[in-house]
Amino acid sequence: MPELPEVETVRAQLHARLAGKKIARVQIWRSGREHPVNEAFVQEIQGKIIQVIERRAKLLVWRFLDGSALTAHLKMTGRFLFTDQTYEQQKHDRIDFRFASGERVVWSDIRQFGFVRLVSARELGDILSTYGPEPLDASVQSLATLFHGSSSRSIKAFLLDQTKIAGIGNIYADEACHLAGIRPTRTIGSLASGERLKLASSIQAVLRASLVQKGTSANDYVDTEGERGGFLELLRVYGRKGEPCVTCGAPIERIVFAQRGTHFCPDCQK
DNA sequence: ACGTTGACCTGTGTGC
DNA sequence: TGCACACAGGTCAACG
Repeated sequence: MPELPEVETVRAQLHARLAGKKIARVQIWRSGREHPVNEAFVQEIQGKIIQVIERRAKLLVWRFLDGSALTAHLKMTGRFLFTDQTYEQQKHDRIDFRFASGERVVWSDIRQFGFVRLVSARELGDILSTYGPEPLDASVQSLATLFHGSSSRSIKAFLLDQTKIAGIGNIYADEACHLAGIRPTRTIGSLASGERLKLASSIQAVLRASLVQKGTSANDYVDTEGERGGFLELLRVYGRKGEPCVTCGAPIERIVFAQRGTHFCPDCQK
């Protein structure tokens, strides 16, 4: 769902239109996992000016001029949507952000797993420090060193662990493993040095290719304009159970592994 | 300390 | 047609 390419797409769109803008009026339509709750959130955020909108792992960060920040996690179905002044609340809409310059953004979340939270500069630092390295900011060589060691943990579980490597979710974990020709069910400790490099470069290649397409819309994901990502048709294994492998033609398998639907080619992923 | 599992949610698709 | 149920999945608290 929203993983690094999707969250980065949303970040870029939000930043382009909201950097330097002042939040004039906020209305909570349906109270959810915002913090602080209800009116305190509204009172605290109104008047703040956005300096920059950043992304760390799958977390969006609206940095304000006063040093505080709004952190937002889309989880599976969270959305920020730009709307016009005539827009009326839809079923899953939660918060209405209106800017002094006229922009309007609605926070919506079908499954209600996502959150928006106001944090101090210090709290933000603590949150951001828990994440592992950004895969697109690191070299292939330094990324590969993350997989060094004798861990008995599966590659799939490791890639999903945000404290080890940031921004990868279920789709890109499977995609990267397929591109690397490595089974996600193997252990980290079983990787040879060449395989570590291949996995690292495959992670970068898959994320970059998806970014170009503005992400994958497997189910609910859309960007801030309501547009779907274009990477779905370019997926190699995710959601392609039974279809021929793009590399060798063998039918793609789907199993449940590490609590997740896990897709791989039984022939060319060793 | 590290790794794994259940809970949190609602809409959609499937089988009876 | 209607109902029950599995499934989608990112993260954190709780557990081993």
